[in-house]
Amino acid sequence: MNDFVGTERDPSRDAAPSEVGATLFAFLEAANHLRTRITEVLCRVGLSYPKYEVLRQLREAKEPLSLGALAECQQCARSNITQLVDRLEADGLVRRVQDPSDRRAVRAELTPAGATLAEQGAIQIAAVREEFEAAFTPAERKQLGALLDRIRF
Amino acid sequence: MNDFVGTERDPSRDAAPSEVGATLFAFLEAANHLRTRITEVLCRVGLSYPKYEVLRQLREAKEPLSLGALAECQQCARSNITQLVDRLEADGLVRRVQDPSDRRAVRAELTPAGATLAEQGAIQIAAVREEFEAAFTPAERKQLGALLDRIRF
DNA sequence: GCTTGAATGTTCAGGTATGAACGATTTCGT
DNA sequence: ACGAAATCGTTCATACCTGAACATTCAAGC
Repeated sequence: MNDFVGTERDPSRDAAPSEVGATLFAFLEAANHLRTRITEVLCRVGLSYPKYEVLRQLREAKEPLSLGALAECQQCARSNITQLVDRLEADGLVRRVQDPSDRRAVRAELTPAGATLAEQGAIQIAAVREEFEAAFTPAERKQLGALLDRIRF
Repeated sequence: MNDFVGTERDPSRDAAPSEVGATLFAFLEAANHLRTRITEVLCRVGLSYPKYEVLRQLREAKEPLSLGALAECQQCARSNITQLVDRLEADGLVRRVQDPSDRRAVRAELTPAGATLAEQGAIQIAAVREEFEAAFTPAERKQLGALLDRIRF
């Protein structure tokens, strides 16, 4: 038998010395939970969160977007978008098209299959958003919104 | 010039139809911000967040922990811990030791260098925690804590 | 005592992310 | 008009993470 462990959740992390209320780590764990939830529902339509985010971006833009623009919106490195679009292209959800006005630029365009899946993903995500919002009264949601704004320090 | 883009932040995501207050996405963005902040400060002592978390676990346990126990606490796959410990071992921060009572088990043990770095990391993290808490009044922290508890749906 | 089943850590393949280096192109200052 | 600087996407090395498959070891039941 294992005589030292504590295999469950470890309590020490959230117990800041003599303090009441939300901790940094409770916050991060809640976010983890939400991300997991999103991953679960997207999985039902065969998408990962990063892939869905790219499709959503393209769907909402209603026109092909340059990879650089995608990287900016996703707040990630350009090289990440290169690979993500590689995989999306391999899945047949996206096409790379040349930008006629800038020969450096490459744009990503939704294929019909991509557009369909983007929509199905959006439906799944909407369900999670409703779940999330249903957990709070309108007043609480407003409260939470205000608290979230404080976090940029 | 690029005639279609919107290279800044895209506003469409947070604008749920006819709704006030916090959205799912505002929440996730706030969490991203915090994670970035943590990554920044840990970087100053040469640690990543995942590496720090393992060191913290070992530091707090005050004895070698089996890789399985680490995986449970970090809530991650066992194979992840295997690789993380590989890297920590390569960095000289951790040692693999045999468990005398179970020949399957492997335990991770802090080296002196690992213990030192764990402590330096903890100092950095404490600073972020204080930053976070300073952003709220005690009442708000309590409020936030209550709201976070609602998130498990 | 064996056999079966569970648990442990590793390996492998693949997805997601970063930053540095690169070649191709565009832009800008002069 | 031309050279320097900025921008674009890709490639590469690396980190982090997962799930499936695997060999080894342990625990239980008969």
